[in-house]
Amino acid sequence: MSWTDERIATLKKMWEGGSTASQIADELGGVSRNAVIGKAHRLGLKSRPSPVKANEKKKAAPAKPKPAPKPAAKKAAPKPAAPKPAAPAAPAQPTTPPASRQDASPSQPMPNKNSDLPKIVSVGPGGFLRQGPGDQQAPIPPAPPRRLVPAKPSPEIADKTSLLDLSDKVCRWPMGHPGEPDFHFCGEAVNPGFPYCVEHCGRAYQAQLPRGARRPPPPLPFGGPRVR
DNA sequence: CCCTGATTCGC
DNA sequence: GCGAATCAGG
Repeated sequence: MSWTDERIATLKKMWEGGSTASQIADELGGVSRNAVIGKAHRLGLKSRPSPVKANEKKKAAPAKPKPAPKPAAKKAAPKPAAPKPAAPAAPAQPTTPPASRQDASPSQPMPNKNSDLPKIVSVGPGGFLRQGPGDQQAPIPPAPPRRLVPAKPSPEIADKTSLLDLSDKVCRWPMGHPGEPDFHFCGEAVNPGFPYCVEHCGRAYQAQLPRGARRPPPPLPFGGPRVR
């Protein structure tokens, strides 16, 4: 099974919607939970409340040698030892960031603790120049003069809210299962501040019962096993 | 045990 | 890029 655009879109929606990797994998079908997680990370979306990383300290991070004495897989492992060069512990000149190889990570704006440089210019992933906060220059993305015609994937869901119709204004509650011909979303006006309409908020936000005390199959989005 | 997500690493 | 194996916490 390959990651088509639709499957990726579904993955994103469900991941951001709070579905677990297992649920997503179940809905997509043909992929494992691990595949979903791996793909999600490769897509850049990560860091959702994970049981293993529940708490995070804001204090100064203690030295983490990262032992990771990971024995290679039980398959062929001709890898007795591959010591990685540890990062330099004490840079003598912390105030000399080479502007030519700035970190290109778009998700972590680097705090400018360097008062020497009038501005920071770095190169983004696509080769574009990243601007500082003060820089004013709006390369306004040209509005595509395209006229998209196919607004009707199929008559089946002609007047229903499809995955692509989702916005902050409409209820994202899924109706049916992704991949099925009539899969769509509620599309009602949202309960302000929530991703769902009032009715579905009532379904989405319920008091969490203790794990052992769950009786009715939770009518959560994408929740139950596929029913046909 | 079950669940969860994170990470690694051979493919 | 993909995902099974593995890790690690709840």
